[in-house]
Amino acid sequence: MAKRGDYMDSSCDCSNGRAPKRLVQDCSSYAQAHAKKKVRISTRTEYTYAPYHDGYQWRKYGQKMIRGSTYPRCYYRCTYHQDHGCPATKHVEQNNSQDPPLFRVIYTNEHTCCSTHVSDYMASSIHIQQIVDASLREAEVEIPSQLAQCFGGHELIEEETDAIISSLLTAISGCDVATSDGGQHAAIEENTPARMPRSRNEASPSISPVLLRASSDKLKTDFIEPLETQWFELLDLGWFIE
DNA sequence: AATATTTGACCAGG
DNA sequence: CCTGGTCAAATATT
Repeated sequence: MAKRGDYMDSSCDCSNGRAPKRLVQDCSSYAQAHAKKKVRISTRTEYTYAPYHDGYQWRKYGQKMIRGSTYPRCYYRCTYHQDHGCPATKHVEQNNSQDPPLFRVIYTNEHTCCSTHVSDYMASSIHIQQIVDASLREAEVEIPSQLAQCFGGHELIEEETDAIISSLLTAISGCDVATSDGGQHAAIEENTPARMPRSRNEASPSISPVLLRASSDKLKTDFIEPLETQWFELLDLGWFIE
């Protein structure tokens, strides 16, 4: 989203500790065009249990209570905003008080940086793991039988199978599912990776994205769709699927 | 010391 | 004037 101002000049007078803001008006063509509504800013909305692990690195720059909303809205921009001028931003807002809580994430602008987005393969694995996480939280389900139904009539390549099995084992082992506080007090702060070391964030996200798209975005891989659909149907979460 | 988050203030648009 | 989005000093963490 086009910003109204820009970082102030470092040479300005900051004598009282709080410098005057917006001394420099952003005169980029982008901002001007946006101001005149000539540029259509690309946005998309997703619903996810884990809004902070979407494969990109984000930096929080604000939080606001939104009128009529129970939960605050957090504002993030790409970590590489300054380095590479990446315009991508997102707003994260908790959508309900369920366990796990569902978040609405509004992405604005595409990444132009060389951010470390996870590969489709990784995303698929993460995606499945998250589905399992959510499933186990919702109800005690019999994983093997559910899985068998999910894959009925759908052939998987070896890598896909490995990814699924790996994800399921990780989830079933409880190391990820048990990371919450029991879910009694789900709040947006508890899901914020504040101070989370980057290495941990990249290596093994304990809470991974479930892409419950509100838009028409394509799934990352072909084999996810039947899996996702059947999981949510089986778990009586079909209302998630639009 | 470097980097990231918090949070109150600022600004523009409606 | 109200609201949402952003800034940036203060603060926390590594």
